[in-house]
Amino acid sequence: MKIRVRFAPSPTGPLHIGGLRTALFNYLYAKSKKGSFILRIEDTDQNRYVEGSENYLIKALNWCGIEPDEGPNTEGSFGPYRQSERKKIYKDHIDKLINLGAAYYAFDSEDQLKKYRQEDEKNGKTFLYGSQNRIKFRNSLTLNLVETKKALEGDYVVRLKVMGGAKVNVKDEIRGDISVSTDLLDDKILLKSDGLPTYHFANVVDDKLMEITDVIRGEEWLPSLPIHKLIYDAFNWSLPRFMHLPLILKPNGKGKLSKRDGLKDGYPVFPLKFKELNLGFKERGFLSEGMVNYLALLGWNSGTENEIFNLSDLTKYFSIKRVQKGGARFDYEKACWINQQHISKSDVRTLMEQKIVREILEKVDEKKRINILNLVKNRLKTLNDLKNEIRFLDDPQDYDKKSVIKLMDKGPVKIMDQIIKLLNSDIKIADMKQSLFEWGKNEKIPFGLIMQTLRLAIIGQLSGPDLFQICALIGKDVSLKRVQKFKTFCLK
RNA sequence: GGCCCGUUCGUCUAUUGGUUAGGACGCCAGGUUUUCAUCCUGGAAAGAGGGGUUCGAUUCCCCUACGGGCUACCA
Repeated sequence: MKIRVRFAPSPTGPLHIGGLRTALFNYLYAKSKKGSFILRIEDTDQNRYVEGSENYLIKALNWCGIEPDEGPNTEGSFGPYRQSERKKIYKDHIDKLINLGAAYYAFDSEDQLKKYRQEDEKNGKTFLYGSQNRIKFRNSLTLNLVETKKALEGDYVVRLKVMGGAKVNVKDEIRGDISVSTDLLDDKILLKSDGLPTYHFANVVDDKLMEITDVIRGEEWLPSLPIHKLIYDAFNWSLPRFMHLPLILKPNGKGKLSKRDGLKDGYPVFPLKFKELNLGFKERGFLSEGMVNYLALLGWNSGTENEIFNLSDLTKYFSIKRVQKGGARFDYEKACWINQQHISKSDVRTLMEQKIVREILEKVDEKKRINILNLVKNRLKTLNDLKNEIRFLDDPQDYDKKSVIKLMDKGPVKIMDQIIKLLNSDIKIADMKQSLFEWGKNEKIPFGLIMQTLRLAIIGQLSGPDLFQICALIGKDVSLKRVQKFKTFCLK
């Protein structure tokens, strides 16, 4: 049977990396088994709907190279792929369940339920609307036919009728068998009073109708797996396989990573910027391969010692057996390192296509762009670092004080005079290193000192890319000018 | 509180009864005739605790602790 998986986000804002990681694992699982990856929009909660989310979602997946085989924007024979467009389907299935006696109408108002809940809480109990106490409430099991018919004219919900006194056994492919008593299970609401289904119901119906073979989702769904199993059973449907992914945790502190954490600590938590929320990996200078690679490593490993993979490598190596059980803490430092590896491996021409790179190099002489990128690309953790790395193109505005003080007693002027002499001769920059090295040997001046002097003169600080390549890029004239300027600075 | 899931270096992880417990990020120290946020070499750094089972437990079982999730007419 052909593997079919789905990624089913809600359009409630930008996709955060936890969700994206779920999408990625679904995709990798499907593609590693030559299956289909389906995108389904779970927009059954109109209160939480955020304009632009769906568009964002598709753009984000696209940036990552995760292309749905079926979805709202991609033809497929199992549509519609937006739950809001499937109302009729849910209604039909609800009716079926009611006729089967597996579900019933309930008429208790939200406020009433809230009161019961609060009361129980006060007494240290857990409120449950289930097999033990459903006869205490207003529903089609307690009301007679006439009363029910009348009540149906107002607001109502449909609840699952959970049989008490039994055990539900479910299986998670990552965690193994789990068993729960039905006495602890809620008669979950399947259909809300607005006529739309809840997640639990829509999810099961759609997964069945869309012939989903494997459900891969976040661990937060594990507690409701028994409810889902009961719904499948009520329809007498066979179950797909289930795999619950460990959560992505905050870098420090407690709990799962949330949108707020990024805001607070200043690291990205979304693939792309969303409206005024500037917390996108892309905008922070990540290559999509870098982000995807890091995300894949959160809760999964290849079984080899390699950690650098692109999407197609990941597809090749992916195995659900190597998915971790425990939550993984988000580590921005490591994400940056992975990104650096990808940048460093990238062809400069590919790098040049990145918007950030184009913008930073906008004012740079076109002929020099490739050389500059080649010189600094393996130093970039993010593409935005390029801004700092190309500062050598401008004359230094000041000189690093500590370094200058250290240098002063060591006779920098004599060194600069020699450099100036060389720059005024017709020696090639490529040969200067050797020449200076030999001169230093004769004069008993350590080569390190020569280089420090030159570096301070050229870029004003002690760290940066290869000096002679910098000189070659800015040219002999500019180099000369900078050394002379530093010399007068030292003489003052 | 109840239910469920989890627990190997600071972090991500390898190991599926016998290993000097391996790798990666980060950190520290060296090296690459200069710099470096590159590269190379080296170093510090871990099986939550207690009981079992076993000739032998990080690995299997139980308890405790800790962490996390769920407990909505949200997903």
